[in-house]
Amino acid sequence: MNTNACGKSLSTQSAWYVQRDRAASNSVGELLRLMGVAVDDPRLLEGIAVSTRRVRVGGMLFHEGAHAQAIYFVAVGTFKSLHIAEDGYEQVLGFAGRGEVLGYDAVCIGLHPTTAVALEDSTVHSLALPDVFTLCQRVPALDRVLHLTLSRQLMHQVEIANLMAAVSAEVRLARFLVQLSERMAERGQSPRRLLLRMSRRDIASHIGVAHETVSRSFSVLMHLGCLAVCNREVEILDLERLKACASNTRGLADVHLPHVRQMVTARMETAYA
Amino acid sequence: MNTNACGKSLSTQSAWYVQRDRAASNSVGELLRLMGVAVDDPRLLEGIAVSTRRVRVGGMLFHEGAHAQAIYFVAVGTFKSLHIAEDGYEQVLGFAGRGEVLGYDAVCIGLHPTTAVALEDSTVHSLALPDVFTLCQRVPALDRVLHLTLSRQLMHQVEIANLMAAVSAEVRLARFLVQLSERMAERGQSPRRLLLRMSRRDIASHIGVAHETVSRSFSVLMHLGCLAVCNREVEILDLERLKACASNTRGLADVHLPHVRQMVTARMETAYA
DNA sequence: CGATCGTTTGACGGTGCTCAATCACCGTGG
DNA sequence: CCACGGTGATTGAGCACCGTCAAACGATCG
Repeated sequence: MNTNACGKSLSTQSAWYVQRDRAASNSVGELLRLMGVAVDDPRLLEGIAVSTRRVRVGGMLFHEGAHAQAIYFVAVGTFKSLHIAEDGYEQVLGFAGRGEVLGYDAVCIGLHPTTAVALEDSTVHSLALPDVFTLCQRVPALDRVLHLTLSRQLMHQVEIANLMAAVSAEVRLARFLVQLSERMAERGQSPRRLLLRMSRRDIASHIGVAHETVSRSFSVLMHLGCLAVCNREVEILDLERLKACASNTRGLADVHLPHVRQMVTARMETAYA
Repeated sequence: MNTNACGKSLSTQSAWYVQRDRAASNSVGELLRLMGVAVDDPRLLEGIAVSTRRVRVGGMLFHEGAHAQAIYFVAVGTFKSLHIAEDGYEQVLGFAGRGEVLGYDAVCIGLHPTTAVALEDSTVHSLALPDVFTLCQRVPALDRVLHLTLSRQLMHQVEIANLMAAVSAEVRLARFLVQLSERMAERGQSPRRLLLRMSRRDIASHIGVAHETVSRSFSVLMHLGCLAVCNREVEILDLERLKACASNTRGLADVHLPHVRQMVTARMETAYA
């Protein structure tokens, strides 16, 4: 029942200590199983070292500007990837869960352009950079999986732009929730009951609004009948209507706003009655 | 009174001719030269067909949802890549010039998730999808170049987010211009004199504001002394100050806004005097 | 039980989106 | 040659939306 485990994440963290190498036992098999790749001949995996690493909530998997040493496959947990501006503003770029790859954007230049922070206690399998191409050449299936993941990362561009291009805050939040729901569905989990691993502030940064506005937008979508919200538990009550909100380019004025106005106004009136 | 004194400097280019047929000759050599890759043994290139294709201004290189057949290396000209929402809204994701690769985001799923449109008469070298991995395996240098480009595409995520996350429209435009200037510098061209290939509406879509706001923001940056703007010709007069504007997370209120207010107000007053 | 952080809601002021008018530029066709 | 319509760019006026500041509440943890 600890939905909100992120108490004092960074302070209790004794320098994001890592439980290394139980990976003395090589976990390359776990990695392949995680990614749904079968290997006929075990000898193909000789010389390939995959270490398993735990990251506590609030801990950093890697830091912006750091030298890239491996790519990471999320086995358990959730991460946020972010970019820190000169003035310290945290721009959240996206969230990664089980089966997704982190740190690939550092493969080519050797430096991490982004930071990855765990949103809950998480586990990753890390594949050292020099082994990436070796393993991919030996296991074409993994190569294909990697390229699929990479393509998905490139399509995140479209998603990010679509998130932040919407003029209305409610539309942005609705699109974010629809994206989240679809990713849950892809992963075989319920697309209606979402357990948000990230704070309102993280969502706010990701969709480009103030965190208070996120709260307000949640309220509006609730009073529209789209959602039931309880802290970080979100239930999608009316996916149709939520998608209708999400697909509005120019705010949700066209269809729903009169209705919303009535409901919000009514709510405000009752609050003052 | 008039800032638009530059007249018809662009109109002299009106005469141009189409030469489509020369693509019969294989241009794999041109492609490698374009990307700065040297090949020792010409026999490595046997069986690899690279065709050259011209796209007129406004023409589509490929369309969203279309079956992917090749990846494209821009040799001459500029393209915008965009995503079309259900209601027809054009979300501009980015711009690609000489040496950049288009269509790579379709490699994995086989379908183009975006559309590419030429902003001027342009030329690309197209490498058929089945040949991509073949050529990359034979020419590791090209493979490296491709991965570099891919990494750059992934970093566009950060750039897009930074563009659209800024609260102030002027800051967004300033960041866009700084990005453009840096890309010009990378390409060895003058980072101070920019010739914008895209319309105000394209810029507006890319940075997530209304196109009228783009005009207004140009005016503000002009009156700040950062820029000299004449239609699509932009000269960066004070790069320091422009970067200062671009690095403001919370609008440019902190340092410059009082000054701007004065200048804008003064301008408005003189206009009505 | 107090402290701290996350979340929600309110009030106000400013920014930018919408609608609109004007101007400059361009290609067309009288 | 000029008149004409079309497009892109700029500027203005009005108002809705959201960012900021502020306060109150709830949750978690020491």
